[in-house]
Amino acid sequence: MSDDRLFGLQRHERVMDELRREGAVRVKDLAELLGVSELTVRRDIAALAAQNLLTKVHGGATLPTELAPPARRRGPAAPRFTIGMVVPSLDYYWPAIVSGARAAAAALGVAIQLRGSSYDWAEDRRQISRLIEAQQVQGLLLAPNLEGDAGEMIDWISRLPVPVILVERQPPRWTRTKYQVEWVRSDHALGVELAVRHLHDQGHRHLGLLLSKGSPTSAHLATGWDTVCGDLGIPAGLVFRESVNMDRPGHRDTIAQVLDRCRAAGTTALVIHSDPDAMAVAQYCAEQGIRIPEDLAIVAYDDEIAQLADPAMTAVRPPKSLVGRTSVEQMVARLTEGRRRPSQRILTVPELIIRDSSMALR
Amino acid sequence: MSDDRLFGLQRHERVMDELRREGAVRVKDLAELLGVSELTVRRDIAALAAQNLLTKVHGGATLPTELAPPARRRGPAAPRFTIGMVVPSLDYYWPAIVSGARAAAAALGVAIQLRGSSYDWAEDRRQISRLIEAQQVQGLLLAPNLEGDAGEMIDWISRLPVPVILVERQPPRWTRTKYQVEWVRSDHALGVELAVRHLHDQGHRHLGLLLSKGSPTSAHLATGWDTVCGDLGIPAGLVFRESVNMDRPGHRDTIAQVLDRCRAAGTTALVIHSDPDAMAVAQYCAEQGIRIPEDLAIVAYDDEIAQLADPAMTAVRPPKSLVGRTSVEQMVARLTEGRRRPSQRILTVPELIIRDSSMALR
DNA sequence: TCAGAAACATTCAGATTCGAACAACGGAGG
DNA sequence: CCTCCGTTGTTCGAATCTGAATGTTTCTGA
Repeated sequence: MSDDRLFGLQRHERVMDELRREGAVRVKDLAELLGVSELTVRRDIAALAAQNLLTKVHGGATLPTELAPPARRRGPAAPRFTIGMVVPSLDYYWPAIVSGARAAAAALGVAIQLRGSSYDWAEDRRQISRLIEAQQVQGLLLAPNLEGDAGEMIDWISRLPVPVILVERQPPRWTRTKYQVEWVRSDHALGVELAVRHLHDQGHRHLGLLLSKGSPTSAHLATGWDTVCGDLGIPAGLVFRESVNMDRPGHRDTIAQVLDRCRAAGTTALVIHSDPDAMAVAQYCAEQGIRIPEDLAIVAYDDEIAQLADPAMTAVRPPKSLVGRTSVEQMVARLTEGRRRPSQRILTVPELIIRDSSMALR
Repeated sequence: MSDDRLFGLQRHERVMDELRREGAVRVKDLAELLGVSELTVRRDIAALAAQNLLTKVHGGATLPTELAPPARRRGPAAPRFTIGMVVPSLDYYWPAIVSGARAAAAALGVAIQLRGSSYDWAEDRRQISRLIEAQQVQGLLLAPNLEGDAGEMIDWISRLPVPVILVERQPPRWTRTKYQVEWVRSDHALGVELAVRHLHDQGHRHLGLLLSKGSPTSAHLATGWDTVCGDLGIPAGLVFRESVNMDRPGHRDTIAQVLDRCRAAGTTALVIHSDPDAMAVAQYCAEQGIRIPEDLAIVAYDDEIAQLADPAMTAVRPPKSLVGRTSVEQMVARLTEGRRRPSQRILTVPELIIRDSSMALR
């Protein structure tokens, strides 16, 4: 390595780490620890103090405290709004959305209260209720589970005392409420269409679709599948609804069955919902000597880890960051303009990232 | 290998790989590692940072972190765009959209070049071509006639050298072009649904729909009609496609025929596309002694002049101003962020303005 | 209360990095 | 085959980061 110095931002993180661990840090110690001059450490501390992440004291810094003398803040005024955000997962798919939302929030000067939930409606309600009861949020970005009695859940949501925007969810077309629910979501049907048309361009005529069982997006994927297969005049019958994620017991058997049926149907290409499932299939294929893409072309859906596969997998990438950002922008518009503003529903178009797993047939 | 350079996308992935492995990357190292210039690496990093996949720091990049100071607003680099706008009419429906667009343009500091056209595709092309040739506009808001060969028109439009957003128009779901066409439109299908459900709430069970022949929105209205009648379990068969505008010769005869068929079918309520047509029907009813709303309830569609009728007419009001405004905002985002921004499609929800012509039955 | 030591703020300079403008190249599509 | 468009590279002035020097403030203990 040409240089083992750290970037300013990394130093900031180390400072915060040290601070959280020790409760207080000294400039001199940090300078030695980080291998920079004391002046630099002071500058770091000043920058962090400006963000209220710590409190500057003579000789070092401590965790933020209200007791400290009111640092004269010259930054922009306090956040205009606080927006609650409840997402069903904090480790797959959603981090990109959250990060887009945070970026937009920072740009617009609003705060976000993030809550992780699960893909379970009871947990969703509990998290939402807590946010409401704390009386801290003026608006909510939600991605609730709408399986089961969607109407009832939507009714409950639309009776909440603050405006709500659904993220990556679409409620029934019409709701009893006076103000139609707003939503922002990726156009997954179009995403599948992009994938299928790409495979069709590559010469594939017998395709299969493997849907992640129980995922809220499955319905959209299936819709897009039927539409595009109809338009292209190719058989649309080979649709599986199985989770073949590696952490499922017996996932290898399931994959074997799927591949058997593909072989029987002369299928040469698969669209697989969720990268990890596609990974699992690819891995099984490698073990069985099924070559990708020669024997079976694969397009993954989500593009979370598709580039890590070998061969790198072609994938449909929903515009997650833009979805998060747009959600926040819509919410700010709603909060600023009030009920007068008519509702909007926004679809964002996914992108097809072409890699190696869908190479043209010879 | 004749060329070991990678495509931009592959480079992005290598950057992310390296980043995940090391936690931070240095521009200089990456440039050497990837065999490209530092500037290229910087551009890659900027692109990835725009997707919030990493945080840009002086000298390189780190994994995304919240500690980063909010990206400082680029100076008053006033992006003075000029946006061309071609609308099919300057005296009905469109003035409200244009005025919303103008308001947004003023707020965003951009200029609008407005051109009136007609509901005719040849005239549309002529106006668009002129705007392009003048080299004055950086983007176009269009509402072309898409009847007839829509695909051909869309192809032509998407080959224009500037970004295009369709206003109150929806092209076929998928287009051959690399970048899917963007649009902003009112959800007229939902508008009809609001009207029908309102009439249903008032006790009406036999409804009719009178569509303005040749209007581009008719298709959406018919779709919404079929859907909602199906959901409510009421007959959806009584749909007329006739223009009964007062300036049509013989419009009275047409109205008489429509009303005859309504009487025969036991219809007690009509949804009429376009206010002027609804006015004409209401006037004819007044002359014939058909009482509104006792004998026939009417909901007009468009809400341009519905409040002037006697009795004042209930009407569906598409959110015209917001459509215009959103179009401009989307265009400015597109021009500011370039092609990297994924396409969006926006539906805005109409509002039902309840007046006297749809009063409850006794 | 005062002196000395430590910590801090400010200024300046050097090195590095950044980004805009323009040129060159190569692929995609007509 | 050609043109157009997007990508990449080069140059150069501007911006940023870092640390040394220097003067000022704060802390500590007698």
